[in-house]
Amino acid sequence: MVKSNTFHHGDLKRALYDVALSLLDQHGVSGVTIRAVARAAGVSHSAPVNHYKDRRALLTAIAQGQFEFILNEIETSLNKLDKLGIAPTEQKDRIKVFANAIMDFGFSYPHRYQLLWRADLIDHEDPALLVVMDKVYDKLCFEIERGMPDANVDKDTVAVALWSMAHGYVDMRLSGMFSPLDDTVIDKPRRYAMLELFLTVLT
Amino acid sequence: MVKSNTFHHGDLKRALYDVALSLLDQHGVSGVTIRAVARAAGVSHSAPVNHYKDRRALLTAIAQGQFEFILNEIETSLNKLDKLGIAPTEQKDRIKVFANAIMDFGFSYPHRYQLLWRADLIDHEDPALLVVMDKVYDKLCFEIERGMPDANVDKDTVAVALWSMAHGYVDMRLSGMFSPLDDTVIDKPRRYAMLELFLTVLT
DNA sequence: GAGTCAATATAGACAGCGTCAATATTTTGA
DNA sequence: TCAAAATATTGACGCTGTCTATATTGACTC
Repeated sequence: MVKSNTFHHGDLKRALYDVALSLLDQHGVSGVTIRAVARAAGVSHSAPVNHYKDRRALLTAIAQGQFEFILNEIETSLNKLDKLGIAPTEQKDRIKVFANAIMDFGFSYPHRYQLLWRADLIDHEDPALLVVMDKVYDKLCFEIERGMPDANVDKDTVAVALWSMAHGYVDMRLSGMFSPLDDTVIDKPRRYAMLELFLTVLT
Repeated sequence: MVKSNTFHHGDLKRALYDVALSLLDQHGVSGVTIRAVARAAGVSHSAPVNHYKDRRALLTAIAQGQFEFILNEIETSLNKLDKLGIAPTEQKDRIKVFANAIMDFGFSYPHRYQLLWRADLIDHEDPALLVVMDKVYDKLCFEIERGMPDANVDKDTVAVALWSMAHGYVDMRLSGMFSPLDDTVIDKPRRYAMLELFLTVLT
């Protein structure tokens, strides 16, 4: 279906998405301009409007795609634990999966991660985006519920607190806080210690 | 020293700062353009360059000012606790001061708060900015050290974890996550519960 | 006081941006 | 076959940050 040297591109919508993602990784979100994306895709600066009504729509689509990726990573990790036949006492590991998925993604794709929370650039009311974000949140609540069925703590509080800590840590480190970003020597043990610290509340 | 109707403004640097802060509160950081600030200050679009070398410098100065405000809030709250002659067992309250200062500021001045972490817009290497950020961090570490002198946990880990949680919660809520932003009915108890949850590790 | 120099402000230009309107081309389907 | 819909182009608008050249003012020296 993909054509070249024709007036019609063939699958421009997909091409725009891919090119935008590449520009995002290379130059950050400020490099993802409608015109730059169009240039890189080899079309005129007004061509994208037929597929994404404006810059916001394009960036929202990308954010949605990234959340789907994260959700998929989480499910993959949980499935691995399933196959290992994890003991109930190790339910903590299932909860760690969420924090680690967020942090791994954030440090692997810093510009993509930062885009996810830019309310001025993406539409957090977008139904498709809401669906996938809710899926992640609900999954986290489910695992917390399973991990502390009779603890005297509000499960939502634990979910919000854990996600907040994971997000906050990534976000602040990506802004240069705490230690240089390439300092994985510090990051790995600290992540481990932070999660252990947090999960002591689940005893 | 302030003059009007003259070629020289008198205290344009201060005026630019104030106007920029006002525009920031009203329209978010995208409303703080060099030209809009100049317009609102009643000078030409090129006048600001004499006082802030570019947009980044102006926004960095604002970020520094806000961190100084937050630091001041923290010190004020701690002093209040001092005068109450707080018991050692209530050292937790001194630690809560930091998280509450961050959250209070974030929800009171959402646009200012979001600016603080925009590495693409402000210069996190700026010496004056680094100084005030370090002051907050060091103060937090000091209080944690005081609160758990012989606990078997790394103090930096606790500091990073707490700040991460506070920042992450504000940042995500400002992006529309968890609940509508004006829902203080949910926020207050949740903040309280989150902090209590977190501080159980300090027993 | 006169003269000089730095500080400060202005005006104009440039390229880049998002978006809109008018137009052109291609595909689709009746 | 032919009209309508989808897709792409060109050009324009006002906005942006920043640069250069120019003008005005204030402060300091003689």
